[in-house]
Amino acid sequence: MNCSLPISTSEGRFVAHYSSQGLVQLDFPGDHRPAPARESNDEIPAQVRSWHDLTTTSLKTSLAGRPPKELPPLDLSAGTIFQRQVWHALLQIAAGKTRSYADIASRVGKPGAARAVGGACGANPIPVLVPCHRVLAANHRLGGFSGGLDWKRRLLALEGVELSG
DNA sequence: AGCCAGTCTCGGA
DNA sequence: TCCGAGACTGGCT
Repeated sequence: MNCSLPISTSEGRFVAHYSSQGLVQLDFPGDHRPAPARESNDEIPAQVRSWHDLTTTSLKTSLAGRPPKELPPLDLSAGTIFQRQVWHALLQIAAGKTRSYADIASRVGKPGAARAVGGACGANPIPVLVPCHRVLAANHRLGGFSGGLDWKRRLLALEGVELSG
């Protein structure tokens, strides 16, 4: 089962993808990634619609710089064990706070694997809700961002994070 | 085997 | 104090 539904926000139109397990992927506006073939559009399962409500609310709340109160179930089964550990660790970062890649690495029990954490962040299918943008390099520099550094800056600004001091 | 969204160290402004 | 190059890192494809 595969459903893709749009979300219009102040930052543009995101696209959410769902499996039978929950939210699988969230696309940035302008990103036309390989959208999974969608089901017959006129028949969206009630469960997916309720998930989508949560996703929409969470996304808009996040974009307003506030912590979402309830996330939809996330289907992270596509990732490796390590990646899922990293993503879970990202979810623990409070809004408006930041961690370094090394912090996350030790949080998942692998200090020194900072570089691998970067890789896992890049593979994160659900940006914004899984706050990969809150991870900075050790010297509080920006580091990278697969969705574009511009997005990372903007997302951090929305949360009131000050960069490099 | 080769890629990185990192981090540390050291040398030169 | 502030970069830039180089060496080393760990997990992914």
